[in-house]
Amino acid sequence: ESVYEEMMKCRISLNVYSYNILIRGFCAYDKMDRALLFLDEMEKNGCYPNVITFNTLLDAYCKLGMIDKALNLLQVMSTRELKPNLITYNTVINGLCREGYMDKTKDILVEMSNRGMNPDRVTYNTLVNGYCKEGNVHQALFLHDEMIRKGIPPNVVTYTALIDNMCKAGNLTRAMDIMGQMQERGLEPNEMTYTTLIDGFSKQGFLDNAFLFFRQMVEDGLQPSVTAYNSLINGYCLLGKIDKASELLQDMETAGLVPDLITYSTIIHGLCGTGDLDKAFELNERMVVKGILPD
RNA sequence: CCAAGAACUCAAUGGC
Repeated sequence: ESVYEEMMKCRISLNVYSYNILIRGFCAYDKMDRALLFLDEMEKNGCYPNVITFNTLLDAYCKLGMIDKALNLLQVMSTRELKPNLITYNTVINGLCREGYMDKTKDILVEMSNRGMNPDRVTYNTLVNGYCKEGNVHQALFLHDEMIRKGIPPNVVTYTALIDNMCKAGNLTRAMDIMGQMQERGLEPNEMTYTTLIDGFSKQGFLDNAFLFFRQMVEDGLQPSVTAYNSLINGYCLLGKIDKASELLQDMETAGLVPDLITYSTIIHGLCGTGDLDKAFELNERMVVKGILPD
């Protein structure tokens, strides 16, 4: 913001790119009001918002769960003769999926088709994930098949969404099945795929398997992320093996990762579960010292 | 003056 003021003072005029970046910044901090202010500002300065500007705002509304605002904005776009593109529609579809309005996505798909736009891989992945979250595995798998039929082969994102769904449904065998299908198609699990599996097996108490995935990930040359560690830590905590969890906390720091709020609260919660309240407070202290505030 | 680069969408983790 201060840089912006500075630039205004120096009469440096911003272009659409810089405005878009600014707007995105405010959106990321849930400052929609500020973001919209810049939308006005840019127009006053004779800089016209483009599709990307609107896509950014649309996505922000969707992520905040304000799908109605997003749909309104979509209307505004057409009154301004700004043509929505595929990303616009993908963004809105994802917003609808997040809110569980799967039936509404069909309207958007029709509108897309009326405008001569075909769903791409992101559209499909968004829908596959949406149906998975709704518990409609059937439709998710149907779309997966349709992707292949239409020559838009599923990618690792598609499969990770499906694997996650199987894991969360408690069907680990099925999850591994999907993983096998993926590899048959020449796709290799990435960091997120492994994390999904680690989380799935951890939650069912199969820590040995979870740890194997963890090792496999490293063998594949992938660096386990904070999320991967967190998933495994959670698994050990669920079994009351807080010592194991604490070891992993050390490991991640050794690996140069910065444990986050989730890491600490998972272990603190675990310590509370085993009645080690003083250790829990102690860890909370350590966390605060590291500059992470409890929420 | 020319060229290059820079902005938007999909999958994973704890508690409440």
